[in-house]
Amino acid sequence: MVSYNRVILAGNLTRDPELRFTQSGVPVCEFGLAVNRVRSKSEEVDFFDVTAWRELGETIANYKKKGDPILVEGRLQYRTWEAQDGSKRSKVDVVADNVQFLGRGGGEGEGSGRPRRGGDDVEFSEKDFDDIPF
Amino acid sequence: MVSYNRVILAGNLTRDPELRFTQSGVPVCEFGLAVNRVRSKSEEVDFFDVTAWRELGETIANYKKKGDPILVEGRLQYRTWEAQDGSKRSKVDVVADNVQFLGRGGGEGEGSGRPRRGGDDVEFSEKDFDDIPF
Amino acid sequence: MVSYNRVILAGNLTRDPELRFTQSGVPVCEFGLAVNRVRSKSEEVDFFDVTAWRELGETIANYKKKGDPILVEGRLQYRTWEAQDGSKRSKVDVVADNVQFLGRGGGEGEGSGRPRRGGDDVEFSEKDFDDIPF
Amino acid sequence: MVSYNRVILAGNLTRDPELRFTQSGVPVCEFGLAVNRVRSKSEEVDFFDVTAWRELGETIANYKKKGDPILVEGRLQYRTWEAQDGSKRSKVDVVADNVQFLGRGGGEGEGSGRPRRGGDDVEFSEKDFDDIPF
DNA sequence: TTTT
DNA sequence: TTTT
Repeated sequence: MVSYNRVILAGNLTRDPELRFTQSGVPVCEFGLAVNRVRSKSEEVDFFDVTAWRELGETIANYKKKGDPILVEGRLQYRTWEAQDGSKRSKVDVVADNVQFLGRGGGEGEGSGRPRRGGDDVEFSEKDFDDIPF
Repeated sequence: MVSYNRVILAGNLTRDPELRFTQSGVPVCEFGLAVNRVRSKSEEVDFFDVTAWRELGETIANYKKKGDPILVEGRLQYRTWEAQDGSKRSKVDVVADNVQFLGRGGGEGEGSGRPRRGGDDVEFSEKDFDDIPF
Repeated sequence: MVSYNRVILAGNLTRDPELRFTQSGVPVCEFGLAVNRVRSKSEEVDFFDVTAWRELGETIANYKKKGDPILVEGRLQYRTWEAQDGSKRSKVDVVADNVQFLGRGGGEGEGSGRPRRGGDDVEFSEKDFDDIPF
Repeated sequence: MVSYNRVILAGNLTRDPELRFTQSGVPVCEFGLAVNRVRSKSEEVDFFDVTAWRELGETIANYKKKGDPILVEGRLQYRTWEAQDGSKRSKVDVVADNVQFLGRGGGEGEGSGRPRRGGDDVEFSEKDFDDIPF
């Protein structure tokens, strides 16, 4: 059977990314993403929860904060749990497997003290690619 | 600011599509989509709700039914409402703006008497393209 | 058989869009797109030719110019022709079916005097996110 | 500046995948992909060249052959070279970074020994995946 | 609520 | 032929 699951979102962090670790020490980063509806005169926004694992999660936690624009590629995830009142609940969120930092145009509100990425986004060792001719 | 919102899913309908109409007569089709997680030995599945409007919705309602495979392109939508107990609830679903019917190989369950394939790739006059050299 | 063909590119126009018309008067807009390779220390760039039809093509021709950033969604197209020396040649380009104008941060180079798309796109104020409740 | 480059294609291999190695021993797999144009009454097909590196390339080379359906996710790549007559040439192809094997279609000319599927598309035997490590 |  |  054909199965495919791909999401691409660009928007802004609604809160500072939160970095936690699983019991076995795997980093998990969670953040909210606000995506404005283009082609909509109304001021509508869609809000999503995003999870990023491992190095990707750490990078986001280290460099991004509330308000920052980001492009997220990943898959949609359906999750279920039992609410405190015993009722079943479910939720659809996004698991990122790729991210691109989008620069902030002006950046006046950008609190410094943290490494600032000047609009481009490079972090990630090129060494593995040394002998690849393109 | 960059905003982007794109989802591509392929899976199977979890129920027959339901076609309704808004007060002003606009067709709205809703169905469930099950997408199996590839790369997962475990039997995991993600479930999504999909909405398709107008002709697209009508086509789906006319040609697809529970179990049928389908590829859906669209956008993620965030919705909020108030539950009966007064609590706030929210939900993420998919609004389709393009669909591709995936065939069923054997097709034993495929009720015949209905047009098979070809229904989905018609809407759109080739005539405008007559003088386009490619 | 499953067929699917989707491209999403964001980059900058390498030249002013060129608007032409078919014999039957259908607008066709063509432009070049430069997409910088992220994750590449080297100054590498991919160049593509993009075609947009009808209103979409007209909108691009009216509002965009060399250097402007743009996001293009569409499909890959393979074309063949015979070169002047009789040899066969082929080419892969992009047919846009959706476009999003990306704002220029500062906008100093933004020649004003042209309509700047007010509603359906681009730059929005980060301030709207200040009071997002999560 | 925003840069983004994503392609998703589903179609059939036009030739057996060819596996080679760089000087430093990195596997590179190349194959052709034919993607039928949906929504086109005419029998049109787009042809693309695809490259897959490392384990991904090896897996494709080991499991796929001419005629097999495949879904390819990756990026578009622009390449230039000098033709034998000294003229500049360029080409756009696809670098895969993710692949999903789709089931085998009719396959009349297909050497059996492998599970054959009854219909004209889609469903593929899960069994083929039993020893594929993802 | 769940599909192959 | 090439953009930031």
